[in-house]
Amino acid sequence: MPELPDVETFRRYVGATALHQRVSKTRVTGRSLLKGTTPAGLGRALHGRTFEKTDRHGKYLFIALDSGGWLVLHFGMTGELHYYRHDGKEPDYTQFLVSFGNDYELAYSAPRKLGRISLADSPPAFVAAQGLGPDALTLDEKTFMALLAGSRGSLKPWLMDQKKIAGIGNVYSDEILFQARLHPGTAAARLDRAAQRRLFRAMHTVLEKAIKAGAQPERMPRSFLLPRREKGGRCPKCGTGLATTRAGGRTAWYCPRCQKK
DNA sequence: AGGACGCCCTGTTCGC
DNA sequence: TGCGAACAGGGCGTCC
Repeated sequence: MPELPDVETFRRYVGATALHQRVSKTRVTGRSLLKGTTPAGLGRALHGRTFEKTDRHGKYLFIALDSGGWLVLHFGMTGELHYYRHDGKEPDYTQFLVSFGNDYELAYSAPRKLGRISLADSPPAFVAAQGLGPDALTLDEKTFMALLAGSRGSLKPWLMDQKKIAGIGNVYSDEILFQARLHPGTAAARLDRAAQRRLFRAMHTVLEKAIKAGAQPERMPRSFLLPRREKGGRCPKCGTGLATTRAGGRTAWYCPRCQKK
């Protein structure tokens, strides 16, 4: 479920491991993940280059090349990155492999090939071309309020719409709504000032705490719904059995007692 | 505009 | 026990 906190964790991981090393080889297995490029095109763009810095917008990770171009990674549902010393083995389901001259490799693995690998001129250019909304963590409260007031649908699909706000998916929208004590089906335009504020604050604290936990459920605060989002799960605040509902073809988990419509 | 639905994709879990 | 259906869900396209 790579959403904003997971992708931010990957971004920091790449920054801490894979920068400033010359790319000696690339290999693409999951060809269907490439958008707007080919295995050969990707190879030409990366070969002999180094990764200089990283950036992130919503669920997209950007890696700057010393040529001026950018590599763009999206992790779909199951994507992961692994940096390791080459020893003949590689992670299961490796779809894209970057080998460096120092014998280390960066592998993009994904059992379900639902992610995306692209090249871009710059993060802003890519964001504009994709029509992504502002990143959930850089969005200010005033803009958030304005976006919210102008919407007619319910809260959960609104939070998950990448064209409105980028970075929040099914899992974290549940967490944000839980912390804000709002039912996923609440009409966005119906929120009073206090509830709008609560939602904005919850969005921030949830994403920040999740990043702090390295996006690992077992390291999240005790008050989080996330690790209990499964059959038999109970509300961390009142112990009530969690309920589910459908929104946008996804399962929403919530506490029927703490999150009334 | 918003939302339901199908599709992609495949490992895991569920139900008969 | 075994096998197929359902599910997991990010993003996109289609339709109402």
